[in-house]
Amino acid sequence: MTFTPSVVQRPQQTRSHETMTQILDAAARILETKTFEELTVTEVVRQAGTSVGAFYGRFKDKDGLLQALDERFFEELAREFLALMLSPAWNDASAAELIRQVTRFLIDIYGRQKGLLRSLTMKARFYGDSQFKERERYAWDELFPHLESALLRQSHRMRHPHPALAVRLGFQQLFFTLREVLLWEPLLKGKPTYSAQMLAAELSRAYLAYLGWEGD
Amino acid sequence: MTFTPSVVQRPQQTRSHETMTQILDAAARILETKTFEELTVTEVVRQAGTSVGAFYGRFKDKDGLLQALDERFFEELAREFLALMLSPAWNDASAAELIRQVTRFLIDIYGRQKGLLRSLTMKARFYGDSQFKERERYAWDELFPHLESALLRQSHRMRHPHPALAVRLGFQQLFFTLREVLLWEPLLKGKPTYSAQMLAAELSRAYLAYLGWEGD
DNA sequence: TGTACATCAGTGAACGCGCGTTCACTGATGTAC
DNA sequence: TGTACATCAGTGAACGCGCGTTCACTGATGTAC
Repeated sequence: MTFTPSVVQRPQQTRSHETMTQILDAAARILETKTFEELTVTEVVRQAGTSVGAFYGRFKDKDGLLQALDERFFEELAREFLALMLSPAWNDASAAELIRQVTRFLIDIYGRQKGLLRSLTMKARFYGDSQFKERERYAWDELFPHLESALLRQSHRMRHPHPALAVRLGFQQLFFTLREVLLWEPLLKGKPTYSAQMLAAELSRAYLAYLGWEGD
Repeated sequence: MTFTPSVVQRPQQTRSHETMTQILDAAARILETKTFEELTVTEVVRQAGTSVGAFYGRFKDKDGLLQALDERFFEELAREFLALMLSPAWNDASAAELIRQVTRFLIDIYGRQKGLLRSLTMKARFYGDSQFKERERYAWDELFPHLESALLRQSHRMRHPHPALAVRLGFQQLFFTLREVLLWEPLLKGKPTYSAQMLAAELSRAYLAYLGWEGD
């Protein structure tokens, strides 16, 4: 997977590397309360304690900023996800246990950085040919199969007539719901929301029920 | 529920009523391929065969256009949904049947007007204090309880330890998933997607399984 | 049935604001000899 | 160890484009008597 660079030039000196980090952090902070369209370059650099020129010395344009944030988040996600999948405890865990672990992991990572993920999700949705979409697709194609195959190895204990389908659609249901609830529900006022723990328990339960899982 | 008007003045003559409809239709058409931010007033009036001035004679501002589209859609949704809920066949239907019917209904209505719904969903998400959000909340508070109570009347046939919770969260899972799949998946290229029929069948099955429904 | 007037409806050029981006310039850091 | 030069990094005022909105004006429809 090769992506066209979002940065004009990789930082050469510690100084510029720090500037870049400060810009990214400031942007992420602003995105907690604003959309990416509402965020202005001027505001970012002001909060980052730097200047517009410094910004364009690092990023191709405003979109390059979100690209860089996307890269940073994606690398973290992939690293942690693979660590979970390749951990020793993974091999001899039951489907129920696998699902509970992955659900907790996703809720955890989506619970942090909500603002950024709101913007990234939206970008990836509307601009199907963008780098954002590419990275999302990559995540799906490279990461989900690990879980998929681990679950399908236990498909003889599932009553669903088409386990391959259920494993896939069930995961999507789980993921879409947790993303929706975690990213957007906090914006509602006065609605009863779900605790992270309860959400993890219920989404896992729903997934297993859909698979027709026989067991614990 | 009273909403501040999205239109400057209700059309008084047939002529202006037609102009308004043409503007709304043109906008809906444009929203099939663009975001609401990408849509320009000039483009809308050009496609509607009218002028910028005519536009501002009807709508308070650009946002008023989306408001009006929201109203129009919402009224249609509420009318059809209540018709379904209050139909004679509704009373003696099993939970399984109720769920299948509602699912089919939702998939049907969300399958039409995708573009508009993409924009409405996004507006409602980000602007929690807007009329868009209000209408969404109203839909939830006024329409969902009909289904909820119908299902809970049969809770003795559900194995989930907390039927009230499961009825609610399960419906959200169903709804979020179908909205996500119907509105956004078409933008992906080369991904296997689901047919409306299969989606309805599987989402219903998943909901029932989560409830721990005993029966057909 | 006709006339006068009020209101409704529509037109499109011009305005102006916000914000992304450029650019001429200054200062800091690294490197060759 | 010092000097000269190249490159990296940063500054912020100024520019300019796009697009929502206004407004002075023309035409259409309705109503009073």
